[in-house]
Amino acid sequence: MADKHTYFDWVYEVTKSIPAGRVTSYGAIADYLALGSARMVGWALNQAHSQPDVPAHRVVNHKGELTGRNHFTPPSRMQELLEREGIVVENNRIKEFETHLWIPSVHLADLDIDLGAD
DNA sequence: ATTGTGACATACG
DNA sequence: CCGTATGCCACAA
Repeated sequence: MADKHTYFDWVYEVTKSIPAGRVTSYGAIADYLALGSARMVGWALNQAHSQPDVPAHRVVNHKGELTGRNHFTPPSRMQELLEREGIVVENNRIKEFETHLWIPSVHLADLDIDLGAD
């Protein structure tokens, strides 16, 4: 990573760390980074199209709604990917959201993520 | 330096 | 749960 790490990169790293079959919220990522705010995370993911390794479909808002699906191609792609992971989506909302919720600041606490370790 | 923008979160009623 | 209001802050022009 010779490139300068911007806020986007941090969000990408955390998002890529989300296990399959799990989802997280923008606020959870923002809380883990302890930087910016949830809006910054969503804004960063908006540019995640440049990063094919970033499973942005696993990031939803705190209501469990697939708010970013409109940025996928096609929009239904986001729900399709989630269901492929075994997540049930109903009315653009994740069923048992809190059950599938994966909080980096908790589950990733012991992980040796390379945030700045590069 | 200033302004506009945004895939959100929280508080309150 | 719903609607409204306000805070949030990195980045591009």
